Amino acid sequence: MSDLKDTQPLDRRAKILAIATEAFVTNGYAGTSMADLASSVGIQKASIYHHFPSKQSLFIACVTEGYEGALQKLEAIRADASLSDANRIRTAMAEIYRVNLTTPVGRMAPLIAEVAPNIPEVARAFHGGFIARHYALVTGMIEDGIARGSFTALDPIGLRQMIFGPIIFLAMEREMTADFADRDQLNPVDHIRQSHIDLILRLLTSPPPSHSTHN
Amino acid sequence: MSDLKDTQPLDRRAKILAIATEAFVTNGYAGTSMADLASSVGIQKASIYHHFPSKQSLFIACVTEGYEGALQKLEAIRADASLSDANRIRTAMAEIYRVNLTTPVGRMAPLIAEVAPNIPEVARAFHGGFIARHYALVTGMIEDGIARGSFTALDPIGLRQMIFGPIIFLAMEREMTADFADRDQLNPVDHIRQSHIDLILRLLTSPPPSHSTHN
DNA sequence: GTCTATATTTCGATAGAC
DNA sequence: GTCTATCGAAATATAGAC
Repeated sequence: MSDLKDTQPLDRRAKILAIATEAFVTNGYAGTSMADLASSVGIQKASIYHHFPSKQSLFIACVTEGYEGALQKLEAIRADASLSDANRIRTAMAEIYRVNLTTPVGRMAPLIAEVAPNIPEVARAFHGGFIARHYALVTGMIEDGIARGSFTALDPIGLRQMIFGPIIFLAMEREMTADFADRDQLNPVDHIRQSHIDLILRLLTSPPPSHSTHN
Repeated sequence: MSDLKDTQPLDRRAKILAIATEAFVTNGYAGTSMADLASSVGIQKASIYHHFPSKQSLFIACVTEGYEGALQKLEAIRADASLSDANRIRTAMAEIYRVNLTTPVGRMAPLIAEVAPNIPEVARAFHGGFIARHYALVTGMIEDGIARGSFTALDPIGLRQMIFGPIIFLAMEREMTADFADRDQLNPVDHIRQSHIDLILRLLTSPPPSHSTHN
């Protein structure tokens, strides 16, 4: 058996990752020091370097392991044949809201933008492994609905931007106003989510453009 | 007259501000060093401290002076009685796209979020002086159109988020993919802007909810 | 695997000559 | 108003004991 001091090394690594991810998305990459991280974890600075060879490698691990599994529910929603096309969009949007407002991965976009000039590979990984796959899933749901006649044929790229943009922006605004006393009045999260989903569904099920009636 | 060495001090200050703003929005607050700034400006580090007493004061000047005047065109659009309600929204959205994609102020939101825990007053100033006033202008245009019968009565808060969210998110994505070879294919700016504006107008002029016909 | 101690660099900021 | 030179603090990272 292992020594007494060898207390769950996997948990230790996971704890470092979790605390580092939260610190990175809150204070930025350059704004997060290894000393602060060590203090938050409750260990010494040098101990972090036993689990991760450098600050940059720790950061890359936070990002790439951070979005692992974030797409699983969305993929299940996409494949769920029991949902109507409209309810599939509603359920998917609610899931995107949940991930982006309750997990750090939703606040990673500005973080990636900050480090992109110095660590270009992490920008590529995040875009290909997280953003692009989200786009493909949602665009696929929309195009399926259009093909089945459930939705009006509207531009999927514009729709995609109108689905993700307000959510990411809301997560950023929440971060920006984190210490405002009137934070919830400035950005009523539940109200915005419901209204946003309703308006997207309204768009998708609105009558086709009038000039197409002569086809 | 002034000395030869006294070469346009106002231009020097403005040059520091412009270069610092670009550096801050690109690399973040903590990721921008005074030495890098001085090198970019072409002066010595100590010379910056003649114009700004500290890095923090320089940053605050970048933010507060950065959004000065960004609202003037939008206010003129709001007051332009020669525009139809629909064209006012179209013109206003095009202006918001222009400001957010071609000036640094559009990339300030993530930057403010980064420094908000340490410099809360700048978050307040940015929200009150830039974001809230943008919201008020656009929401006013929408409510005017609803009152005149040009637009369907839809939730202005949800609409506001669907107007600004995709634009700010697009600016962030452009930053994140700045060195991607396929950047313009991933985010076709002109296409997204046109599609986004069209879809917002489509929402605003769509027929009212069917269940309201029995009123 | 975690610690103490330290090497080395870079940071923001200042002093003082010109 | 800009410069050279430098300070003290804080950064990343390493060495080596246990």
